[in-house]
Amino acid sequence: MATIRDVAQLAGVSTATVSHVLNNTRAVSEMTRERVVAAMDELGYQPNAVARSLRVNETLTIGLILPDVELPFFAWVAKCIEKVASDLGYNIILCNSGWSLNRELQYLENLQTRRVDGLICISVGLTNEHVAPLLRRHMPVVWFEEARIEGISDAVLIDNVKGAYEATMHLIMQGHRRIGCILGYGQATVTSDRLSGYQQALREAGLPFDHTLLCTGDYEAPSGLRGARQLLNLAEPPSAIFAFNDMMALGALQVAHERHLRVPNQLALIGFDGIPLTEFMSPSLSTVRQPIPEMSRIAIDLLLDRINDRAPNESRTVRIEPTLVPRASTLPK
Amino acid sequence: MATIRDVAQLAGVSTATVSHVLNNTRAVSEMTRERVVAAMDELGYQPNAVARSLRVNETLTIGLILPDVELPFFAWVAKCIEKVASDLGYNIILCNSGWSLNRELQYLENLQTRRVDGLICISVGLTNEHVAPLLRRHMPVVWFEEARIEGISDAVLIDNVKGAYEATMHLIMQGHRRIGCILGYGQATVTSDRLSGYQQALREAGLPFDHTLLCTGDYEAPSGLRGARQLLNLAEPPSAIFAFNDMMALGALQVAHERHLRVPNQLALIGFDGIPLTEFMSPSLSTVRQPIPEMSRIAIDLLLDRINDRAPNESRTVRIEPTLVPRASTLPK
DNA sequence: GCGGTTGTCGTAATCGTTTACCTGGCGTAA
DNA sequence: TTACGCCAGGTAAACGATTACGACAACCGC
Repeated sequence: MATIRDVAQLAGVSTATVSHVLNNTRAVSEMTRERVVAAMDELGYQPNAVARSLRVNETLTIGLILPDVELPFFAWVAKCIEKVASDLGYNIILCNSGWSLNRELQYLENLQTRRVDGLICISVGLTNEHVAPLLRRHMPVVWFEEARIEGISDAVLIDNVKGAYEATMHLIMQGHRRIGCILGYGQATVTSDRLSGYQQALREAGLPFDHTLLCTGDYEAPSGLRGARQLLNLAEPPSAIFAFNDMMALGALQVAHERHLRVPNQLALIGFDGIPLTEFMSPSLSTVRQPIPEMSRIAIDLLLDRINDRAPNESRTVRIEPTLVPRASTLPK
Repeated sequence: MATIRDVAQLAGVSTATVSHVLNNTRAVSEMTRERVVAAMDELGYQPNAVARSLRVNETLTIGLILPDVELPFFAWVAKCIEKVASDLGYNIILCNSGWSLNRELQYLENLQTRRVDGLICISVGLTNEHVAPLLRRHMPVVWFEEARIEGISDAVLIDNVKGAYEATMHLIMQGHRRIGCILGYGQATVTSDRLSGYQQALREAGLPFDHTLLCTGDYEAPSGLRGARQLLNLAEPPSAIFAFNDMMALGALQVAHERHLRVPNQLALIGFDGIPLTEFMSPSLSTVRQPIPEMSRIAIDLLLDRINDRAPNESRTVRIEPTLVPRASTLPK
């Protein structure tokens, strides 16, 4: 494979000149520029980004750690972040942790030895003590969506309390008095915040909090299915279910169909996330939308600020408002 | 950031020794090994993979080009490939082409300058002339699922003709005589092969081929919705619809619900791909399953064979049999 | 006592770029 | 003529690892 030296030799110039032609980094006379370009494509020259990275100490690569790309929500995130990054010349290394702390830690090591320029992280396992060493080495890290580490590194989050509050209040406004809840993983702030929002809405409406109306899922459709069955088997079943993500709501919808419950009249359903799929379910699913494209842009901006040393010393947290999207699954015709 | 030289100095040995400790590549006495390890973690040493890559001419990185991770099918592929690759020590650079040939070409350039060790490609735009230069430079490429380039580089494909044949025949066995079809992009062999399978089944059953029963989608749910509406508005509407992927089948299912058609009695539906989601639709969706986990393993195996020069000169094509998965959307109770 | 073997480790070239610094040549103002 | 600035381009030292060679000591068998 041709190197910059080969090009230089063929064009009868120094490697410095070739490099400058390549990067437009100092004036080169039109004549020699042409000779260099000609040499380049005669040799089929392709610059070696590895060597460049070693020299300039920048890889134009960003690591993206997330629990599971197969979940539509995370796939959406991956797509948006990749788009923003690649438009700015950065590549994304995809790290699928499978909800495992061990794998998260492996990726953390791995990405550091690869000298990625920064790191976007959706994690439910990592804690301060895992991340602090990275920050000490000045590895820029942006926390996405999950806030347990808030305070020591940059983060872009949504207001989960408010989102859950609005979802619950929306159901209450439709006349529901017993509202079931399918939670997510216990240790995540995402879960506890949404639960707070749910409780806050109940309180404001003067409704009692009944813990038998709660059950726990894992963000996958089957767990929503199990959860909904459990809730509907109660002596006093709920008339509405708020699932903490759209996929679990999808599972719950399956149960409604299997029990011939009319949605929303006999059972109202609302999800969370606002994945595009919700629009194409039958009936279309009410949800709380997280503006992932905007959040992705912000995450990359925060990262680039750090990478280019334009950021303040303190960590920054951007908090985005989610928006309620009422659809057929909660709105009777 | 500490380098191997710093470690060597602190431990009082040469960089060669440190390197050998790091990689277990020659005998080192227990005593000096301990000193080196101690120095490493006193300095918080992390090897620089960029420098290593430059020297040994291997990046342990694989490029993955696909049309759209947001589609559940591709998300599934991405997850499986990432899993297999990372278990073998390789990282994946995610390249989302958005169905654009231009972006595919940009990624091709980009991945080459990054010196990825290999490339897995799901493309509907690239042709021989785009890929031949890579092969000439000995960049291993594996084609996944889409076969237009078959013959000049390795590929792992499924038998789309057979899959579509079985789906169609399954509908015919259920007594359907008019079977609508929602196709994918026209230029892809995926589409033309599945169409062949459909036609072949009709022929064998002695049913006429009616081109008004065909319409074209783009693999996204809304196009399935439009397609189904169009088909059901025909003077003689079909009693069953075969969508060329699961998401368009999902769109069609939406139409069935909106028109109060009972599935499968008044309208039977079958998709293609076998994404996990199909199991959780209401009713659960019949489909033709592509064994993505196995195909991913094979793709990586093919790639590693080339990377390690264990492959024959000729290109290899592995063709996998898809399997029919009949579910509630085609099986009347 | 000598050649051979084994065990341990160091020296320094190399991978392909970027870039700080230097060198000439030429035009121009004093 | 001299001094100076500007333009075009070259030289060579990094960047941080790997690894081919070679060196040296200790030990063994004869």
